[in-house]
Amino acid sequence: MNHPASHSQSFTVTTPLYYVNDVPHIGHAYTTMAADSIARWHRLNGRDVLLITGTDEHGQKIERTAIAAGVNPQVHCDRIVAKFDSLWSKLDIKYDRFIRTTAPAHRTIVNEFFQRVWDSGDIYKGTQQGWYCVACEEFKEERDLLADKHCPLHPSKQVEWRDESNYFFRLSKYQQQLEALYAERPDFILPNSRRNEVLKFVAQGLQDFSISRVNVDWGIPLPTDPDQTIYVWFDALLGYVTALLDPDAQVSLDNALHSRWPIDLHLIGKDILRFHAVYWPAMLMSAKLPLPERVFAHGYFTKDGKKISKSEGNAIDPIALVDCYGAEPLRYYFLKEIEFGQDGDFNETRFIEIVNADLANSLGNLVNRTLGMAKKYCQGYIPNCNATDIAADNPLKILGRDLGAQVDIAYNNLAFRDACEAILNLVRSSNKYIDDLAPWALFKQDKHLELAQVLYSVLESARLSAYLLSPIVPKISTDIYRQLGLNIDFDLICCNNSNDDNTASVENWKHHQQWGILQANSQLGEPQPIFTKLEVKTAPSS
RNA sequence: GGCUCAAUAGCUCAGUCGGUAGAGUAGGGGACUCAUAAGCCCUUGGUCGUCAGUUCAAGUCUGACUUGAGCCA
Repeated sequence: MNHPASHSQSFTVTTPLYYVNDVPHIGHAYTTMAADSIARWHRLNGRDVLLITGTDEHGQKIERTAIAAGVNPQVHCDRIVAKFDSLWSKLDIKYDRFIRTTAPAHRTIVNEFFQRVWDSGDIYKGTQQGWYCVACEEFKEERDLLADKHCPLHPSKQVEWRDESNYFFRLSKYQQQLEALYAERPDFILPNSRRNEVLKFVAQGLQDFSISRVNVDWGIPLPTDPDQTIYVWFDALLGYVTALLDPDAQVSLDNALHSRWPIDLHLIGKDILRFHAVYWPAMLMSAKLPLPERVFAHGYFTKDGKKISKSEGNAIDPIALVDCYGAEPLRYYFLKEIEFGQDGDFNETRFIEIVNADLANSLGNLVNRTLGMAKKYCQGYIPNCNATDIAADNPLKILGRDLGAQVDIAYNNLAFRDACEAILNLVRSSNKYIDDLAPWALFKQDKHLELAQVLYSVLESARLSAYLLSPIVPKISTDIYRQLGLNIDFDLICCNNSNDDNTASVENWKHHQQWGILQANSQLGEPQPIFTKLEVKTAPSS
């Protein structure tokens, strides 16, 4: 209804282009897992999906980090990029495009875009004086600084005095248009609390911002003044456009924008909201381009209730976590247990409790016990009945009938928690249904017809649950499908779907959202635990 | 200092249009046996952050305050 993206046939979603100053942290992993899951859901629905991620590689901070490490900036970037890419692979992220802002094509796109903004008369030369934090890549107000001119966000770093002749973007010109945008499209910035922040910020009055830097060699030279380089944010946001270029297409802004622009969803962390919700739409207005559909900013994490900070040494290392526990439990915990859009906490004990309770005990055991009964009582085949044989008042049939639509709404709202809860409700009801109907007793009483219907209802509910959870735990879902005798690999569905010849087969999976598609008398696989319980592997911090 | 959001069971959270609180998980007990000691049933936990106000009636509406998170380029 108010989610146009869910009704069109293509869907383009981005993660931020991560700044390669340092190795990936948990926030990077979180955004990317969410983006991957939402992309997978749209692919299941037969849409032509493009998941864009990548890295932002320019700027003085990176230049200095590289120098400190004694390497060329490009070498430094290559090293960090390899770590990101390796993490995405470990987390089972199926991205379609990985854009690096040092890619040659990107420079062309930035130049063309700059020219458009220039032609609109929105770039002028001015002077900027003030305290500059290299770590933030921003000017700071003196009143905001800590003692001894340290940056409030980077207490270990001193700010530097700058007196520069820079080029500015006329952001102030777009204040009214931006306010009109927020008013006309209340969904443009989500969640609402973030939207309010932006509204207040803009209402204060917008100042033009500098889009170039002098004395920064690691960047894209300004087309109109090669002594300066383009400010990293102006550069980085355009990475979303460059990423749209087909690999074999001629590099031009028109070609990049030709088929998929505008982006349906920018997923970001709340730290970079202003750039995406204010600067970016204004830049696009200036270039006379359509605006993205939606910007969604999620929250941050605490560890065991405490703020994560380097000085505390309590950072969550996503690489260590995924090496220790694997991708599926992490994907599940972060998307199911943390309210998307709000801040959340990571606590290892709780993580293990939740994942064991839901994936092993509720879902895993449901599949295992039902397949065990099918093997014993039905010789390892799906019972000889189908959905139309099941009474209309069967509780699982009733729940299953609406679940697909319910979960679709949740995914479209990025309400991963709601999606999981709705699915778990079917799982729990299935466990209860088994206990209520006691198939083992029906078997002893030779009530084979009733037994068949009970087992069919439960098998089908397990199948539907696996399908609907597949954007979050694709390997577990694939395993459940395999044990149900269905040869569908959810990782494969979510790859290469942009091939035209594959679109038809993708479309075929959509009917799996309905309850009642298991075929009578087809052979089931061998029952095996789909999820082995986790044990605490590191001592919980006290 | 200005502003935004939040505060409900040990933990994570629901709670619609005001009608004296719910789920999951954790803890305790029970019956059962198909199953990964799992699932199912019962159960212990709450002055709904504090104080006022409006109302026949406030977790819900209003004001102030406290605490936490965040925004103020």
